Amino acid sequence: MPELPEVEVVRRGLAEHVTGRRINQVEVLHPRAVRRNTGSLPEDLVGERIRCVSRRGKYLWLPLVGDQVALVAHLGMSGQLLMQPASAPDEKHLRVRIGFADAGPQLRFVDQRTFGGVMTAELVSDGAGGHVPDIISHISRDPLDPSFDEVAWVNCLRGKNTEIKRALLDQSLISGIGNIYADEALWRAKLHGRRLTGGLTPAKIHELLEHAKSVMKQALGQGGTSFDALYVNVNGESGYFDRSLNAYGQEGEPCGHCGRPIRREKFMNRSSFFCPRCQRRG
DNA sequence: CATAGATCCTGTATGC
DNA sequence: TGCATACAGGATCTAT
Repeated sequence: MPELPEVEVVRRGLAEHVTGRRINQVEVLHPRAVRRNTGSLPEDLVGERIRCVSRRGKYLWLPLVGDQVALVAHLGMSGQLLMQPASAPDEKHLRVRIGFADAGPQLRFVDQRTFGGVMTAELVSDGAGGHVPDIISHISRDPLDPSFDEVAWVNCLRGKNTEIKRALLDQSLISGIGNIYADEALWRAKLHGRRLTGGLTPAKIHELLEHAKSVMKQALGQGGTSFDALYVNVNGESGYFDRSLNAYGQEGEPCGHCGRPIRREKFMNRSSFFCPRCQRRG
């Protein structure tokens, strides 16, 4: 459920609370929460200071001062990164605890479904003067990244023969978009998610991209989307963009364009919500 | 290579 | 009341 706007809310909170602090404790409480890690998480992190907090798509990473290494995190479906006083009781699904030498609030990775995880990784060049963890170099830039190449993305989709929603969800083509914002962007663009990319005009694909950007920016301005207590910022607070959703989760509700009931269909082992009148399969 | 589908996980909601 | 089933879905792995 955390997509680009929700992850960016977390990034901003982390940047405020952990930048410059020195790690002195790393406790892994669930082995599955540490993924693709070549070394030992505590060994890599204890004694190091956090330089800043970066994000690409739904991935977060915290580069360490004076080292080409970063702590990488992905929230998956139900992951949370919380700032908590050391005295706070352990959360039921606490997976990783990171303590600091200043004895201030701990950084806690809490994850009910363990689809998310943390890991350390080497930083490599991102080809534009920046750095990115090597393990996420296959993740494309997200549409709010100034270096995202819009023309290349439009051309890439025109050359493919797959469904447009599938392409929106493919993080190696464009990152940060998940099921919620894919449905919202498609609704705004009046496109059915099963339309084939090759059959769309460059102008229409570009219009869809603009809708994806605007809906995610709008959600970011409202602190993200939340349906339950699972998605929260670093202080445990929920966003309220769910009140502004037009398609996702709106089965049976009137379409904001034409009033026809929003329909729900199975797609890629999940649900798609769309207006049967405004978004035709063609 | 490109694309499609299965799989991981656990709490909540629903049906019989 | 209790049990079984469906559902939520991001990323990765496997199959075609």
